[in-house]
Amino acid sequence: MKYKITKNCIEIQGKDDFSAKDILECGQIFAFNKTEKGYVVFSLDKKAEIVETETGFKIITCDTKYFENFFDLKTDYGLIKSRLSKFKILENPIKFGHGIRILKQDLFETLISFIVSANNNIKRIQLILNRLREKLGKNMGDYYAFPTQEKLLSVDEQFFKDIGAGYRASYLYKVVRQVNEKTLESWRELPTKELRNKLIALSGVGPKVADCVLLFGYGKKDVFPVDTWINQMYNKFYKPLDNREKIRENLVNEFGELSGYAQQYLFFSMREKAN
DNA sequence: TTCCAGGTGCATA
DNA sequence: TATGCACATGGA
Repeated sequence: MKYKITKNCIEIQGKDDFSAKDILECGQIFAFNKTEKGYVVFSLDKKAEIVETETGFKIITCDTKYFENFFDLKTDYGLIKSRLSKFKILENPIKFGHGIRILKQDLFETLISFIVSANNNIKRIQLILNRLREKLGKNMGDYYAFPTQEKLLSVDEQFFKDIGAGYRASYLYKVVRQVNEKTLESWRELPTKELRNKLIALSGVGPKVADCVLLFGYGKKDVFPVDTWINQMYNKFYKPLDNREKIRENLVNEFGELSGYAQQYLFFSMREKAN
């Protein structure tokens, strides 16, 4: 995919391998808004606007370098999709979500966000995370940054209940005391399995949340997060199983190093078609 | 009113 | 190791 970087803008040429809707609404991120012009996306204390043009997309931001990496622009998704096309089950999902790209998100923000996501719906996840930004994040003018760990350490469990986190409040209270960005960063070079075990040991992190952090934060593609939608998908298209761990194992065995990508196409098409 | 949402923690056997 | 249940909350 070709793109050009100018002062405050990344210009994406072509629409085959980039779509703001597909990227932001495929469930990997909660910090975005749909606007009249397109979308606004937030990561840490940064923001970017995405506008569709006749020939592609424009990403308007003060930090082009950050968002070039965030949107993983150097990766050839045409190649990934052609490698995935040998799987019959992905034929329609890839057509449907052709513009998906897996974001490279901040580790701590991804961890907190997906702990909130557990057994929750996307609307309410966004509601809770927005309140978290508004109450504890730095005021950036027309938006709030994601809170720093220092800020998150300054509040008690009741605070997380008050923003609507429900029973996840205690997970959040604990997890900000268990790890920080530095620790999470130091785990980057670990093999997937070992890293996964470290994540699962954290409060509020089970197999599913760990896989999401591995995929959307660490960029590990040999993981396949199994949630209710993937569970449904599996039992519709494969021999039904009631054990999510087995489902996960089977899917990782089938898609191997491309599991993470396959998961996103399948998740997005399952969820959108149900709506 | 009941069910469900990108599940996890904990007790029990 | 495996199974079953409780857990907040808001929208459909």
